[in-house]
Order: sequence, then structure tokens, then C-alpha cells
Amino acid sequence: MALMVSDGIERLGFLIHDVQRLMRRRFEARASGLGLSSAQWRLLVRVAKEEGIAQARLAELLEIEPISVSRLIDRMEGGGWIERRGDPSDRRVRTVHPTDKARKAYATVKSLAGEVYEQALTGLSGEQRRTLVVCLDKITENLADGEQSSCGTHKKTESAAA
Amino acid sequence: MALMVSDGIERLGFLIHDVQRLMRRRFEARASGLGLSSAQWRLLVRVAKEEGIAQARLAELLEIEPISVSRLIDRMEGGGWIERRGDPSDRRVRTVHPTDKARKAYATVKSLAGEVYEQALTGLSGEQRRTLVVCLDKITENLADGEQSSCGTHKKTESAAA
DNA sequence: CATATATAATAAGCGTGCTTATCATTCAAT
DNA sequence: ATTGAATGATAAGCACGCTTATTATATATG
Repeated sequence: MALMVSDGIERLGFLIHDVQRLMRRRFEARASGLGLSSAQWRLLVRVAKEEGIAQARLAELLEIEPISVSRLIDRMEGGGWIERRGDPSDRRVRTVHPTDKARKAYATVKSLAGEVYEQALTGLSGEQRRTLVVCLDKITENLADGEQSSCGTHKKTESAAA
Repeated sequence: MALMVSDGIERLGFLIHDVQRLMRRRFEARASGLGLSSAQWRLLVRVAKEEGIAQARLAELLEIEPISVSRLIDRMEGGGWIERRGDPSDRRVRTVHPTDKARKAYATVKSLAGEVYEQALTGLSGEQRRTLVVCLDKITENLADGEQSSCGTHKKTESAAA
């Protein structure tokens, strides 16, 4: 703890913020031709893996508020990516289904995301990349829901691949 | 390249996005008592380091659009964090100055950010932390402005400490 | 000097997150 | 069975990023 002048940790928030914004920009610059934003892509990945998923479950998996899902889905339905259907067994629930357009675009967008990752990681070794992922996973775990003190709620948040 | 089934890189976008959101949430949960958002804090760091900086220069340093700076500053001026002044030597320019309130809050918020970083990094070794910062710096460099092919414009983006 | 271009700030309007509040439906408890 | 709490979806309104367009001022060029 003595000295340690600057290992860069004091810039962590700025760095994460910048990297997130840069990656989103890159992705959207390439996906904009398709009319799909990165938030929409995140949601679509979940819907593709579990067709007929309920909105509330999407909110849980994406870790955003149900209202955010609701409006995101409004736009995606307008864009012809997904459709909502009623759940006959529970009339409160709306289930979400990908359209053919979404199924066709899926592989394209996935490889496009992969290209962005490769650009981002250029010049970093396999070992560095692995450590990066380990760190990000650990940070996610450290900050997940439990708010302040980790009160047991260990949800482990199985992340999506893409 | 053969096999490598899953080193987690295919989740990079999701991981970065999640970590950024979680860190911002944590910071704002603590700073909300002060009425300062993380975007406002980023801007304030720059203004504190260079009182009387022009808005256009802030946009450049923060790597956001001038209009985003303009409206961010609207709210911060409303919150009593900064004030705008005219530049007598160029009447197009508005210079930005921290208020006493901002100067007093600075150290508090900085240490608060440090606490969030410590929570985030709990359980990661010094070596892992250093590699994390190296990776994030490298990614920032790889994705910075040059858009597609790195066309020479090497701005190096000196990041802020906080 | 006059005009053309560039730059600083802002306006309008959108996407995506948030909080808080409302409505309909389901489930639980008496 | 009816009341009451919990749950799913949505509405209203805000913060902060964006693109595109407008206004005022500076600067450069004829």
C-alpha cells in the first residue's frame, strides 16, 4: 500500500466506461446497416436461445428493468425482429418470439460482433485475454446485485455468448 | 485456433457492458446523496484540472459530442457544480469553472470512487489488476477514433485519474 | 472590403437506461 | 368466496449518449 504511485487502478472507471462506449460504437457502425442496435442484439441473443421467453424473465437475465425491456421490445417489434404473443396459461404474461428475419440475421451479427472483439484485442496475448475475462467475471460477481455487503444472494448470472 | 471451445472472449461485449453498468450503479448509489452523476463526475475531474477550459476542449477530452457537453453542463450549472463564463478573446467560446461547492466535494467523491474500485477488484491479485489495466488501455488504443484501419491519427488520449 | 469556410455552442428529436406509479391478473389466506 | 398481496406489463418523465441542423463569431481568400 506504500507509495504505489499509480498502477492505473484509479482510472478503472474511466477505462471501463471508455472501452464500453468504443465497443458499442464499433458494433453499431457495422450493424447499423441491419438496423440493429447493441441493446437490441443483447436482447435478441436471449430470445434466440429461448423462444417464447417472458418479458419479465428477459429483464431478469439482461439485468435491466422490466419497463426498459418493454420499450426495447416496442422498437424491436416495430423493426420486425421479434413478436409478442399472449400466454394462454397466464394472461398477464407476454411471450417473445424471434421473426424469420431475426433468425436469418443471427449468424451474421454474431460474426460481426466477433470481428469487433478481434479488433479490440489486437496485440494482446492469449494469457492477457484470459486474465481480462477472469477479471471482468470477478468484478461482475463482486458487484452483482448483493448491493453493499454480499448478503448471500449468489445468482451467478450465467452470461450469454456472442 | 483449433477447438478453443470457449475462452470467454465471445462474451467480451456482454462482460464490458455489464461491468460498466454495475460500476456506474455503485458509484451513483454512493454519490447520489451529493447529487452528482458519474457523467458529471467525469466532467468535473477535467474542469478541476483545468479551470476555465472551453466546452469544445471538454468534448474532445471526454470524447463525447459538443452537444452532449452542452446539456451536461446545463444540468451541472443548475446543480451549482460549475459556472460558464464568456471568453473575452473569442466571443464564441464559453469557459467552464468549478464552484466552491465542487472544489469542496472533489476529494470526497474521489475517495468514494476509490472505494467502488476496491469493491470491484476484491479477490484479484496485483498482477491481475495490472494486466486488466494494460488490456483496457490497449483496447482503448485499438478502438480509438481511427475508425476502421488505423489511419495514423494516434491521439493517445491521456486518460484522467480519479 | 466582401465573401466563403471553419469553429463554438446550442436546438430538436431519438435510443436506452433509470425511478416511480398504474392497471390487470394471479395467488394466498382467511 | 372474497379480500389482499404479489407479479407482469406499461406509462410518464428524467439523464446522457447520439445525429443532424442552426446561429454567431473568427478567419482566410478573392
